[in-house]
Amino acid sequence: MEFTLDVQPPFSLQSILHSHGWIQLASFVSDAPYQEFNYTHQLNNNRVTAWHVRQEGSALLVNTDGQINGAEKAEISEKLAWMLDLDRDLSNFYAVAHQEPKLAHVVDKAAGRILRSASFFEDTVKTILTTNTSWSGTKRMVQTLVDLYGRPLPGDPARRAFPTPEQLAEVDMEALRLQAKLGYRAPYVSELARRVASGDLDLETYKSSTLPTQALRKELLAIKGIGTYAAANLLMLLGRTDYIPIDSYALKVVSEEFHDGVPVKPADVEAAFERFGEWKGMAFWFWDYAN
DNA sequence: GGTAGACCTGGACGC
DNA sequence: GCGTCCAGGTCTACC
Repeated sequence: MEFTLDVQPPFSLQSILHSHGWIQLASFVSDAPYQEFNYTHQLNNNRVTAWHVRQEGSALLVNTDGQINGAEKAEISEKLAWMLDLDRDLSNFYAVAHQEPKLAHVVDKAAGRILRSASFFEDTVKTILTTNTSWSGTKRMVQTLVDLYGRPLPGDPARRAFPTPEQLAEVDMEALRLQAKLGYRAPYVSELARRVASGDLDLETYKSSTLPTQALRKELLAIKGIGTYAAANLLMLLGRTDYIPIDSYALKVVSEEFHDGVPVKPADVEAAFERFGEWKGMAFWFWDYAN
């Protein structure tokens, strides 16, 4: 079944898919140069569906496998709007970016929206799996979680949805450690899944939270496995752009960009983008680094 | 509040 | 093929 979603220009699906590495993680499937994508997802009624999304002019064309009913279409539309950051007003950021040559490309490419997964639970697990490992390790761990515990797409069992909190909560922690090879991250993911599945923690409310960023950050830091880098990364995914996710990559690029390759500390990364205020994280994220 | 060490895996490297 | 070293954030214990 095919339907369309209207988008407000400036808009570029390709720029969203290039916004960070999420497009390379299951259950996204897309090939470079990332102009369209497939996503497999378990809906609220537990039906597993696959979506193919591409842009045509100022509209997004969505194709689902098989027929969907009205409620399913509404859920898919709502989730795609979240995933593609469709409701984001970037005019103030563009005004700032227009004045900075290293950010001018953002305006030219209609960039600035950041790709998300359908649920904040999925993004939180994925963020935990980016910590203290290589990117190839992150991709492997996410793919393994999907392959082992995600529900398959009817008619194509090779395609699976990212497991729900309830499905992951049922998995033995040692299986997460040894079969999924999450290593020491296994208890973090297990505890998170159990808390969400039991209702102790409602991560999805963070999407529309009115808490000040600092208070929201405090709540994220209270989750086991989420430290300063991961919290800042999640805040960016929530549209809160005043913290910088400082990891070894950030230290490297800021060292090369602003300090002639001399090693820097987190405070130096903050200082480099301090002048962008509420857009500090966006300026760091979309900066046109020389190398 | 700041710091050291442990955690786990894959990849690079030397033999 | 095997062993060693290193990179990558967070947590905990300790000062």
